[in-house]
Amino acid sequence: MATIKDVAKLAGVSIATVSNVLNGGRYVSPELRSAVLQAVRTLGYVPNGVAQSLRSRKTQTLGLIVPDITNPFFSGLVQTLERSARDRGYQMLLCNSEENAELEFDLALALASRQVDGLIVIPTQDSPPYLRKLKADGLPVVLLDRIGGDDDLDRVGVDNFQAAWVGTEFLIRQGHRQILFLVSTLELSNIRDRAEGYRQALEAAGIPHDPAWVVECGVDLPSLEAVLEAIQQHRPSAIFASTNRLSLLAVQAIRRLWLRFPEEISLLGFDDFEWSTLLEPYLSAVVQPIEALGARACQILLERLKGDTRPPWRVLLPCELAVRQSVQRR
Amino acid sequence: MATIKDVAKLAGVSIATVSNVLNGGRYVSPELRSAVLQAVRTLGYVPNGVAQSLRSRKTQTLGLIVPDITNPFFSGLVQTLERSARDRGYQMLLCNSEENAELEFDLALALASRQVDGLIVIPTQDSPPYLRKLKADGLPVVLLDRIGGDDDLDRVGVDNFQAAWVGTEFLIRQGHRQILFLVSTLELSNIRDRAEGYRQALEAAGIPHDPAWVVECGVDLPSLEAVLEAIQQHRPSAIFASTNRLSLLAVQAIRRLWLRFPEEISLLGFDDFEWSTLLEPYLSAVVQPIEALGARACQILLERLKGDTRPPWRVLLPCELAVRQSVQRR
DNA sequence: CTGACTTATAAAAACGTTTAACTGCCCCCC
DNA sequence: GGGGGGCAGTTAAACGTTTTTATAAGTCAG
Repeated sequence: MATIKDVAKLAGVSIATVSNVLNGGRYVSPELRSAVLQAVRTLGYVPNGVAQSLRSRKTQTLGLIVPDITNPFFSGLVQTLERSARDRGYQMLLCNSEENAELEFDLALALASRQVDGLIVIPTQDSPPYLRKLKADGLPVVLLDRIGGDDDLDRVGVDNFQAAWVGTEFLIRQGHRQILFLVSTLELSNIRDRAEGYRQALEAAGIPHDPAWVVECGVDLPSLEAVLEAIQQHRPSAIFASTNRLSLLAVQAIRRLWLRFPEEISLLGFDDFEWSTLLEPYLSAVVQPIEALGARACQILLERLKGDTRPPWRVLLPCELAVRQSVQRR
Repeated sequence: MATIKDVAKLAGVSIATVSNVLNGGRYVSPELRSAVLQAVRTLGYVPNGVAQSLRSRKTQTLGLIVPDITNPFFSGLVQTLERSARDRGYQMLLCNSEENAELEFDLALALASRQVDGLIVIPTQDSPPYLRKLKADGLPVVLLDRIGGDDDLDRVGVDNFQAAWVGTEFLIRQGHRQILFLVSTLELSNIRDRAEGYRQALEAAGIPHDPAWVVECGVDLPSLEAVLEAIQQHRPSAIFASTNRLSLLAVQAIRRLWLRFPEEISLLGFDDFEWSTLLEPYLSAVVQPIEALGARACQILLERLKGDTRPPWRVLLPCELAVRQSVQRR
């Protein structure tokens, strides 16, 4: 590969001049300029990004850590993040933490040592402490989606309380009073917020709340058994699945128990994704603004890169309710 | 951030010694070794990957270009690719070409200028010519999934002819003779191979083939209209959707036309993905070995990085048939 | 016509590593 | 006792840029 030296030699100028022509640094006479451009063309020169990064101390690269790229919610986020980054001249180093906190930690360190300019993390646990250290060392970090905790990191997520409230309130308005609430794990504060939204919506409607109606199914391989049991025990008239994969679980349980759907049991899901249209009746759901989440996270990070030192953000975007056919009036 | 110089100064040695301790280059006496290690710890030193890359001419980074990260087939591939790469000490620079050939080209150049060690591309078109040039310039490239063409690039994909043959043959054995074949676009050679597998399977069974039964729906936003029309015109007893998103389309069309499913019309899909279980009856499909595809592509690329100069690979993995409930015997 | 200022370009330093070349030093053997 | 040969370490070069500093030529005023 041709280097800047080759270009300089061919054009009969110094490397500084080549650099100035290419980066528009200082004035270069038209003759030399065109000589340089000509040499660049004939050699097919393209600057070595690694050398540029070393010298300029900027890699134009963002690190992105996601717990499960296979989940359409996350892959949607990745898509908008990648696009936003690309539009501003950044590339994405993508890592999959596989819902594994230790791996996530290792990945973050690896990314830092690769000198990424910034980090966007959808963490496995609430506000992992190592991230604070990275930020203290000068690496801008923004937390996405799972934004529990309150250190000085920037956070972009959804108003989970509101989301669950809206959904629950909708179910109540449709006449449901026995509402099962499916969660992955209450260890995640955003999930706790959802549970709390559910609880308070019930309370506000004067419906007694029993903690046993909040069913923890697990995050990696959610357990169908738990759902089956809960349905059989509590005989709910509706299920509110607080995660897209839990909707799947709920559907499986409903089928396994031969319940007529949605006549006997209603289902309200989370997230809007292409494949949910396979379900009949079409799934009603609380939908998160994926594009806005990604765009906002990227924007905040890039502003930090430009030196923004305002106090940490805690952006809470509202969710909307998509009413389709899976919730039946009672 | 601490640099190797700081470590050297604190430990009272030269930077070469620090490097030797850290990389196990040459013998270093136990005293100095532990002094260095101590200094590394107290400073929290972590080597600057960019400088390492510049010096060693290796970035330990792979470029990955995918047409649509949101598609579960591709995101599955990304997952296994990322994991395989990580296991061997590589990171992934992920790019989304959005099914846009021009963008794909730009992205590839950007990745090359960032000095990725190798490139894995799921191209938008058959064997884009610029990739040959990149390879000629010394950048190992492997084509994944869409492996049409026959230049000297490595290729890993599925035996599309066999896949479609197997599926069609299955439908025929179930008594179907009017089989609609849905494709995204015949511009992609892997899709043409599928169409050809379909055609020859029909032929082998002595069923006359009419090209009009192969319906092109488009790749980005596949057209429901085309499917509706084809169904109404040809009245097939089965639909074979040669792509996961086309299964979705087929389902929508079937519902729109109020056909009883699977009694009146059977459906055979492509790819196995979590969300297909939302469909009732559960979708039968020809399934691609996603993990094997990703692992093999990564393996071949890494061997090239190690200097493997054997002739180009053209790996064709077989597909399997997953029989579920969406195909009814006739 | 000389000395101070511009100006266009070149030379050199710097970014943080790895690694090849060098330097004393001690040991051993003829 | 002196020269060859590891040995353990240091010095310095190199990777390919950007950017600061230096240099030579030209311009202009006094």
